[in-house]
Amino acid sequence: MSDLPKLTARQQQILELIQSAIANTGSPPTRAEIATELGFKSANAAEEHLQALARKGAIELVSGTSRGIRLKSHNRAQTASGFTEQLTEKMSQFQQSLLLPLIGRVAAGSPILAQEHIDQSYLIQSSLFDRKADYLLRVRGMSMRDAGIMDGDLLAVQSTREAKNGQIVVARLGDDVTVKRFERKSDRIELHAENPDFKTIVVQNDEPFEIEGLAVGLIRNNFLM
Amino acid sequence: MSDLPKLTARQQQILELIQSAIANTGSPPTRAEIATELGFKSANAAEEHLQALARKGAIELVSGTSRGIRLKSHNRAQTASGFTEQLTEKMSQFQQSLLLPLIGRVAAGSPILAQEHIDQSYLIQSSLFDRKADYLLRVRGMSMRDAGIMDGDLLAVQSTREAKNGQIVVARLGDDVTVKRFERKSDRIELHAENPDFKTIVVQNDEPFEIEGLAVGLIRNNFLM
DNA sequence: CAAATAACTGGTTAAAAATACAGTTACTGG
DNA sequence: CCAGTAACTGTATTTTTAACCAGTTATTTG
Repeated sequence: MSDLPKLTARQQQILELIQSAIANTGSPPTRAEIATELGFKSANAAEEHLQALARKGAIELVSGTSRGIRLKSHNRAQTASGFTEQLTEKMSQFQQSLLLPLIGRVAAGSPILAQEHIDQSYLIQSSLFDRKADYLLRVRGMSMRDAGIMDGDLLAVQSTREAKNGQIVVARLGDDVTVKRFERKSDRIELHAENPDFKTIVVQNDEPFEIEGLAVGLIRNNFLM
Repeated sequence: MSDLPKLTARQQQILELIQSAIANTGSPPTRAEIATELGFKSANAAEEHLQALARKGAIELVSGTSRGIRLKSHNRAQTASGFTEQLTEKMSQFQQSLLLPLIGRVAAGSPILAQEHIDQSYLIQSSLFDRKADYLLRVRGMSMRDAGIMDGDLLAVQSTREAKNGQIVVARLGDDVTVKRFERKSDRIELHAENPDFKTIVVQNDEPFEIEGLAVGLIRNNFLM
């Protein structure tokens, strides 16, 4: 069928990231965006992957222009963002299921639900959780281990700015997004980890802080390694 | 249908130029590109047109990012056939959803999947878990706490009689059904709790024992009490 | 008629982005 | 064992781009 050289797993991943960026944001990503998304510390790693993909004929690079990545036709996916909303609407007519976007890594400074973070969506029956969930967030780290929230779990989150003491929240501290147990004291907010190895985060009233949402459910799908 | 302010002829032209740039190059244009295309001597003319289009709701501008122009859905070139294809794809995602019965209490001596145990069923997208799940089992007790499996959680289980060492299984010991980590030794089977307060269950080869299934996922929906 | 508004020119500046170069590490095939 | 390749880190430089400000001209509108 095709005489294209095979892509390595990593290159395939980069290619898929480009496709998903185009599908979600309408533009190809920059080198820096690719690096952030995949956790590279240098944008040059992304550059080299792009060069490799171009050499292998999977993409075309337009030199000297920002976001100058073009997918070769065989890799092009049909795009339409905003599709999720439309589909969710149609589906709910028919079954009370929601397409919940899965948020992987949250880039510094950007809203959680920014399109660029959304890798994929899962169809979830809304009654599965007690409260309506708005998105799934992949949990990083073990700071909530003793609450049964493990690294890699998908936390179902309801978007809200408010929480009651004792609830598990998704909070934003400056540029960092974290999952912790919430407690408001008179002069400060405490974010408790559920793991003695982690310290409670104390947020003074003048520090940048915002509640992004409330944990309403949890899904673990990485049981088998 | 739409309460959007009318666009001027020039603004309409800019909008069409953006659409055509996306169709032709795969990315929205820069201000400078718009200016060149339309013969403006200053990119600022383009900037102002974009601002106007954004004010009127025709596009969305992503500040601080190159080519950060997003067409609002009503302006997005979306062919009927393209939409249909995607809808079909998502529908098949929907069809790939399973109705998983939720098993509450397992009566002594009866098979797990006996109708009488089934309280309700949940529609779950099959790709949510790595392996196909056959039912959900409500976990009782904290014996698997350190594996992040808490009292009340719904364990997604694949029916099978076989397991490898280290996997988490649903096992039946005589009349009891339990969730534990499985380990087969030469002369016996050990069922390890993941909680130092619980003892490992040792099953000699002559004792009644059967693997009912393998844990493939977990759902927690009792976050808020 | 005065005041917006649309449609520009021209210039500036800071941030975003591409891209080159010098290394490091791990793996792979001859 | 060596060379080559993949997959990075880190740094640096230049170009591209967004975005702002100060004007000008023509058209529209209250």
